[in-house]
Amino acid sequence: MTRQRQLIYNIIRAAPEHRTAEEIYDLARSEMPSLARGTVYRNLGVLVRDGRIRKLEMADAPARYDRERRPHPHLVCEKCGRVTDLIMPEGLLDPLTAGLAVTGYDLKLYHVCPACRG
Amino acid sequence: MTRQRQLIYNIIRAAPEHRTAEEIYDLARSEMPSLARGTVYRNLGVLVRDGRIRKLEMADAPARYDRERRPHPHLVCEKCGRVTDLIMPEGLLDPLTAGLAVTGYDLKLYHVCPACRG
DNA sequence: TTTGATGCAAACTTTTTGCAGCTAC
DNA sequence: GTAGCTGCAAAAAGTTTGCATCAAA
Repeated sequence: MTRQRQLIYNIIRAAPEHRTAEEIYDLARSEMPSLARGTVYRNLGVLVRDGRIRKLEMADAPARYDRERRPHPHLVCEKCGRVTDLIMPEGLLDPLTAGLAVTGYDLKLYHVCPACRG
Repeated sequence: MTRQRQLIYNIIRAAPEHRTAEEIYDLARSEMPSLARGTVYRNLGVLVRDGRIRKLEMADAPARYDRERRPHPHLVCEKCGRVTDLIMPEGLLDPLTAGLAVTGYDLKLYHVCPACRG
């Protein structure tokens, strides 16, 4: 755990936001200006591989990172891209996964957030 | 509807495969070698905007295109990326969407397809 | 002390775009 | 005839990587 990795990890753990690599890079650089963008991407990769954070692939937008490691659905604003966590009701997907050897899921619900509704 | 657009649309409609832009480009070029990659992307964009096909954003991989326009879940192979359509059981997501003004969803189930299981 | 991480910069992949000429309607 | 489309090529956006140096265990 280098200072860089620790810093990036702390930024993600500190808030429920689902930030992009670029946002994390900017935040991290305000604390460690010498930090390289490549280091951010490399460490995000490591943290995801180690299961400490989760990567969220977004439609037509850069990926976002989630401090919550347990699988859960997301609510995504169509306009601004803001993401919030949802709670998965027990057994919700069972009718779909029956008979399939499903290893994971990705469920996004889209809406327009209050801020974007204006 | 130019010949190029028609060709691209036909390729998508002809098979249940969920192809990438590059695959569509290659297939189209075997019939119209002068076709430009930019034209493929532009027309895929138009066809999606017109609601004739659907764009599927994939994790760490190029987008794929789906001839089926009605919303439905997808089963995605973690190894090869192959995508197949699933049928959404009536009201499955209701417990999640209750109270939210949800405009759409994206549901992917991951597995390892028979071919990749070897 | 040595394994792995860093900063930098260049490269890569996927997708978008500006432009001059062409085509479907 | 003209609005919209094409091919081409360059550029954008997001991410990855090679390399020489540096730092953590």
